[in-house]
Amino acid sequence: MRVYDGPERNDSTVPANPTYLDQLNPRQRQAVEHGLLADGLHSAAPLLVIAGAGSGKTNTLAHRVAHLIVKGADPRRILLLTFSRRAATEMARRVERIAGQVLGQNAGVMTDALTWAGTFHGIGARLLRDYAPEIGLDPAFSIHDREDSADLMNLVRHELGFSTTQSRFPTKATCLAIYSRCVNAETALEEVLRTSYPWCAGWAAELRQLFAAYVEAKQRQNVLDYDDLLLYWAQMVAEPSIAVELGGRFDHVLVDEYQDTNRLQSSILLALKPGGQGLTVVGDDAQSIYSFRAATVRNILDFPGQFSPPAAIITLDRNYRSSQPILAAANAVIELASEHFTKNLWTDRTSADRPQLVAVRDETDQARYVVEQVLANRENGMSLKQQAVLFRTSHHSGPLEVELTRHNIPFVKFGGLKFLDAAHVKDLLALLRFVQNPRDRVAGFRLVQLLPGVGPTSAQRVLDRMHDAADPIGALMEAPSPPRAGDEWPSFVNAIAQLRAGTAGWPAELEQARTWYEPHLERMHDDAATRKADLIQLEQIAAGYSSRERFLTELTLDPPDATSDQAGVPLRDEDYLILSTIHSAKGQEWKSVFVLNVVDGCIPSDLGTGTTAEIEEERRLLYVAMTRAKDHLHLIVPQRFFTHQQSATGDRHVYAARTRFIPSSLLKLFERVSWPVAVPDPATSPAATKSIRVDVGAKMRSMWR
DNA sequence: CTGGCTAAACTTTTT
DNA sequence: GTTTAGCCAG
Repeated sequence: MRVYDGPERNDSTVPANPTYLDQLNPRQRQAVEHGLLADGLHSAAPLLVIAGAGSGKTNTLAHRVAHLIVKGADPRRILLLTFSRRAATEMARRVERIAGQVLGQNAGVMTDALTWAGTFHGIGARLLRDYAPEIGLDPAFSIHDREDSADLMNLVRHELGFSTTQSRFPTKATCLAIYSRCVNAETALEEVLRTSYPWCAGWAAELRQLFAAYVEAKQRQNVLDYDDLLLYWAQMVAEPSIAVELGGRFDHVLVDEYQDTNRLQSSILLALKPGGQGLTVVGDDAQSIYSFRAATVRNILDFPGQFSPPAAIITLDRNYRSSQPILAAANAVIELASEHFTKNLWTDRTSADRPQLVAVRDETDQARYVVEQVLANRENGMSLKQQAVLFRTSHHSGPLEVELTRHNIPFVKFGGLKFLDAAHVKDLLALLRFVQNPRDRVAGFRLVQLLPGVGPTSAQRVLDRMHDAADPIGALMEAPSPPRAGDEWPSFVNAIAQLRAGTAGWPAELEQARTWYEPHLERMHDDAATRKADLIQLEQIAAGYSSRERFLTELTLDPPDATSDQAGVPLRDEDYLILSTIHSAKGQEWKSVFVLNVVDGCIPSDLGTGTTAEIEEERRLLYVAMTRAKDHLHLIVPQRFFTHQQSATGDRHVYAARTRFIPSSLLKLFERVSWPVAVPDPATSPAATKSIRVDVGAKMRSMWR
């Protein structure tokens, strides 16, 4: 057991001031009050808070914001940048509660004025619409999500003739990923290809040409992709007069999860607050798990030195979340990292229960084990909501979802496929987006091809006509019907005209759109009934937004993240189990946590085992998963995996090894369990002792695949 | 020119 | 298991 005698103890005495600060430990309090002890509200020097997992990071940041407001800072002049919209909402809620203790009824008014809280992308979109006229941008721009961006990349790729090259050109998704990395990491194409996409190195010249055409296409169509929201913002503040004005709009800029920001984001911050005045960033280098999105730990490590005098650093290393054995195991995992981290967490939450390392036979047993344990926990009074199942990739939860459904256990899954990715939802949204921005070619291309008898060529023709016209909608009205579109063409043009007129109002207009779309849905899909239900659900979501433009923007920047493809979507107040990718579990905690597939090939992922940097990120991923648990942690290790790849021999299985991040030297920190526990007596169940020599069932199944 | 077909390649994490 | 390029009949 670690003996820690640092200053971060409860028994230290602090001068009594506002009572809401009393619940904080001295270092948290220091972080909250940094630079604000005098009346110098507007001159707070830059601050870096290194906040370990479960160290009360969100709480501390919320207290700092509340404290600023209590001390008289104008909430409309506070910029709070978080990693997700969910985190922003949660932060605002906490700030209100804390400020409420001091300000009473007025707190609501003050915290409602905390209007500049959101993600970099969301705030960027707002600022760009504000400043659009001054930077030569049409404020009616639409925002493409990743799928849309990839589709546009694909259109451009075809136009340039790269889809029919001798050897295969990188796919649209790969092209977009390369482009995105160049932009976000502020790195040259050749360098990105060399370090991250070596197999595409031969295509450098073509890719450069493709990206140039992609950028031109976006501008012609008045669309921005995710990266543009940051890139345009960064370019905007590269103009000194705008930087001064924009930086002057905010007295305090606070950034959460700073370890997961990229260079472009740090450029923006630095341009806004070149001297670091009023700048606070919070993060944990040991929890950096977004480098695939060009996030870099260097942002955190280099932050203090970018100012003179350098930014103050406050480290929060007391963990309030996990029991000591869980923390010991997590610490041991991260200590094996090749680069050393700035802290080691400690706690006084003693417990005799070590985290469990559970060996099960295969993924089916893994699912059964989780169900058994979850139900047992619930019997013991732990609600489903206090438990979570985490996994590396979205599809790892497949067998578990089946098992949960079989047992009627409600669950909500975070991460992975989105509701918005369903083809029919995208179709309907394409219609709205096209009405909003008729130059949006991705939306138009998708939409026009919904008509029977209209394929790529006819669609191109229609869109070309619109593109060349000053009034695209007018051109559409007058365009001749594509040869085989028949009766559908006039009704399509009519629907566009009606929606464009906007007489129905929002959200009634969505119902209008659906009325046009439903016959096409029924023609194209056998399972039209279930898909229709999704569209109704979309209408309910739409009712929560004030206009079409707001709906489309917010939906792109903050897609509903829980998938509800299972029957019986749990209601908000019902009890349900959480299933989540480790990435989506960031910042959250549960009493009991199950981590699936703690084997090499899953953690670390097969695909991420290229460079040592990637391996190290996978290690941090396991660390993040483990530190989500408060009282009970189960790492599950299936011994055997079935592969479902196409192969002449049908299903095969491979033996998996425990993750390399838990070598045998660490085993003493875990309780090792095999499941099922009942070892069959060889005398009474002879079948169990004999291994299967031929899996006849698999062979039969494979005959029909 | 569209749309249905086959063969083959690819398969993570997300604002 | 899904996406994509290419082939071919109508």
